[in-house]
Amino acid sequence: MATIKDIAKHVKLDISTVSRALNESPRVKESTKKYIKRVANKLGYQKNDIARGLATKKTNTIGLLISDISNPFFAELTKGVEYEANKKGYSVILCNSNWDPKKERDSIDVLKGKRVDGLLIHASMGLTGIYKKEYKDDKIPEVFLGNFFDHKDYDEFYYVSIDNIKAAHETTSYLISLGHRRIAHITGNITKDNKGYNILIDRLNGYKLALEEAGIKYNNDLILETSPGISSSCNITKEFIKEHKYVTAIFASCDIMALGVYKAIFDLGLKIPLDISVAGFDDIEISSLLNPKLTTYEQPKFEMGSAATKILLDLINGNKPEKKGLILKSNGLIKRESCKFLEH
Amino acid sequence: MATIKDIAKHVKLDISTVSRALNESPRVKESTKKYIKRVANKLGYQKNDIARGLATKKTNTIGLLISDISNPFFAELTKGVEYEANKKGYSVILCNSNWDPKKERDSIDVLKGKRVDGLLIHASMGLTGIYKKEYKDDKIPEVFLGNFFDHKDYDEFYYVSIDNIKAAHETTSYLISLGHRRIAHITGNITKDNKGYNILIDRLNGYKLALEEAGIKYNNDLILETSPGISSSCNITKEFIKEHKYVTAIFASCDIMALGVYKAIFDLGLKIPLDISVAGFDDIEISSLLNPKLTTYEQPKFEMGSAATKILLDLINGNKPEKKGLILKSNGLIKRESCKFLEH
DNA sequence: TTGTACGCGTTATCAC
DNA sequence: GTGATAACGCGTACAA
Repeated sequence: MATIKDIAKHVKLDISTVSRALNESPRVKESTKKYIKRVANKLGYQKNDIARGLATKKTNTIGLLISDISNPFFAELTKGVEYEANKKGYSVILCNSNWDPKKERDSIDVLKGKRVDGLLIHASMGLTGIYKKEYKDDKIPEVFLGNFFDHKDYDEFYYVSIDNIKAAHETTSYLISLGHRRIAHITGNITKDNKGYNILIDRLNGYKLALEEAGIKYNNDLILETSPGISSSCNITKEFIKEHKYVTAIFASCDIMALGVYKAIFDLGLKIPLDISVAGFDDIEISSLLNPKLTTYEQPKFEMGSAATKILLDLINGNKPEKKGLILKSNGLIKRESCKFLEH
Repeated sequence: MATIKDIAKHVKLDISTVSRALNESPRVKESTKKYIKRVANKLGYQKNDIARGLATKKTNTIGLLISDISNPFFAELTKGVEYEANKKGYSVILCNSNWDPKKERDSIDVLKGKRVDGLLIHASMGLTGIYKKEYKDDKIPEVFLGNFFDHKDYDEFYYVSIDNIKAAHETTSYLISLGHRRIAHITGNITKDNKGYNILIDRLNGYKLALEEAGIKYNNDLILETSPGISSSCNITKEFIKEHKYVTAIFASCDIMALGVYKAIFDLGLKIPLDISVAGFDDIEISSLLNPKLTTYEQPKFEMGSAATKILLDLINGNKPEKKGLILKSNGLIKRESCKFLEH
């Protein structure tokens, strides 16, 4: 593969001139620039970002650490990240932890080893605590996507999120306004695992708040915790419904879990919303294709990705935003068909 | 950030010894190895893959070029790629073309600039023709994911796929066996755009074959072409149904398009499968959650990704598989609820 | 078992 | 406007 040295030999100019020409330096004659480029082309020259990275200490690459690319929420978010990054000439290395704490931690090392210019992190439990101790010193710019360690860290890290408490509050209140009082909430393993699930904790708190306002006593038995996948959500919901027949509504902390709930209810021969109302969170594209269409709280997924990336690139280029946190606007609760008025 | 030079200074040994120790070279005393590693740890040393890459001409990174990460088919495939790559110590840089030919071409350059060790490509129209001319010479290992340029290239490139002709043939035949004769087929822009959609062409040919066997005349009006997204598929299907009321079944070339078809049919106030039967392709996870559950031809998505990656890593390490193409086994047609016997 | 010296392909800082 | 040369951080023959 041709290098600038090869080009230099061909055009009988110095390697440094070639470098400048290829980088559009103004301090090189237009004609020689053209000439050099033509030769470069002819030799099939391709820039070597590795060598350049070593010299400039920049890779024009950012790392994206998420939990599950199969979840359309993350897929959309990833698109937002890629869009914004590519627009500014950056590539993104994707790391999927698959909800595996060890993989999550390892990924950070891999990414740092590759000298990414910045990190975009949707943390799950893997990073809790440990992260802060280990990496606090040699910090590279990083922005968190909603989820990070602990609420205490809200003013220590950059992040992009929506107001999850408000969102869950609104959704739960809607269910209550329909007459529901026995409302279950299905969420991630927020108590079993470490912390690090602050967005889910926020949603749980929003749920609690709505209950409290309505004078409904919070019941811990109505909280289902499992990993955020369709089948795990389905299984736990099935068990749950069998033992808690009196529940009339289920609020899922993400649409993927709502899908599992749907499947569980169908499998048990029950009907949505006739027997049980279901509300979700995220508004992934297929939510409106389900039958019945899922009522869910929208998250600006693509925008979360692009906004976080924008901040990260600012950070990389030395521009610190005034506030650490960016709370995005949501389209709110999308009322569709999966929740109905509770008749007695 | 500490370098091996810093470590060398600390332990009062040569930088080369440090390098060897960190790379588990057998030619360095165990005790000094331990010592060096301890110091490295204390200094917070992190390996610099950029510098290493320059020295070794290896990046332990592969590039993955796909069309749309929002499509669960690609998400699953990506997971397979990541799984296999990570297992062997490779990272993957993801490039999403979003069906944009220009972006697709550009991505290849970016990836090569970053000196990835190999390329995994699900080509769409962007690479057709051009690709072969431009990059034929300085080839880096590459494996195609089902889709590539032209059927003529089948023995020129490495690829992993399923037998798409057989699959589409089987699916269409099933529809025919249910009594359907006016069967539409919705697919990508295979005639409008360039070639480069050989898997879709294969599926179309399987469809034609089945019709032919059944003595049904192929009708070009029943082929809908659009970009493989939910809303585009929905729109074109709506228009189509209005003008072709006599159609009793629609075979979609991927599940995402089947979703669009579902939406179109619902929006028109029709019922699946009562008014129109629908068959898909891929068997993405939500297919079985739809109401009615989608009948679809399964593709081993994760395995396609992992198998292709395995081949690519073999190629990278100098082991050429005997055959260029690997045809994976599928679980075949998953018969669910979206197709029914046609009554007269 | 450890040290020396060079190269990887580029950018950057001087000169001229 | 162009050239010479020293980095960048690491791996690796070749010596010792």
